[in-house]
Amino acid sequence: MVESLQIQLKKGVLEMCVLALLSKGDNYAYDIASRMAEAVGMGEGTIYPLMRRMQNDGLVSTYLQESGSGPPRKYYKLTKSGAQALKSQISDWQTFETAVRKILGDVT
Amino acid sequence: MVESLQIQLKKGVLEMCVLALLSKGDNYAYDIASRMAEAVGMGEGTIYPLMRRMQNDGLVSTYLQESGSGPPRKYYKLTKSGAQALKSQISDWQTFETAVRKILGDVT
DNA sequence: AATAGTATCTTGCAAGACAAGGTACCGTGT
DNA sequence: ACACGGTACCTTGTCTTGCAAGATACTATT
Repeated sequence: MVESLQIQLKKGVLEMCVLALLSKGDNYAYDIASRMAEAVGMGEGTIYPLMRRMQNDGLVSTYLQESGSGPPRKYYKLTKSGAQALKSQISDWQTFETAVRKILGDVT
Repeated sequence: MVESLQIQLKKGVLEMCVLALLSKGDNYAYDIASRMAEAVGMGEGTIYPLMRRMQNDGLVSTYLQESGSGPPRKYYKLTKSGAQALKSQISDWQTFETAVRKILGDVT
């Protein structure tokens, strides 16, 4: 285990989940937030800064599309770099998960 | 999933791991930090504030013991409240882990 | 005496999750 | 016409917290 917890937890899990969702198809922030809210309780206020960060990091690109219900949606699309990051983060996550399971050990 | 990510990640994993270690026997911060550093890359500067927090929350109690090598060690011992918290946090962790696995889905 | 290891703790910083609020567009009901 | 609720975007301020770096102090070895 080389990386610090920061990478595993702080920069990590949310971004990884969003990348995973996008890997199944382009999507817009509001919908991503809804899914994540249901799954892991993430608030809507969290997603927009996160998406901007990911765009700055070159993990996603965006395009606008009219929706007919409300303002136009800003769709996010995984870049090659994003797909690569996803793979790497999944690997990190699994390593971390294994380490935690080992610490919990027979307490579980 | 009711609780926010805050509980799952921020307040969560490190504290849970420390509680799990203590559930296998009293220990002192320096040794806990060493084990955690090896397992999940946690820095030493993280453990002392964390232990204080946990003591304030009534999850652990402390006692001093001479060591013969260096300053006396401050041992931490799980309280009943701490043991309860551990159980609850493990349950939360497993819920979270499952949710993440579901999001990752067949990407993995 | 000097170094290295053990063990305690503090300080300052940066990242980020979230609540709360703001804007704006659309359709439905009154 | 108007209010409302839903969709969808985004910003601001606060609070937590993980971490690097350093301070302290005791013991044993060189």
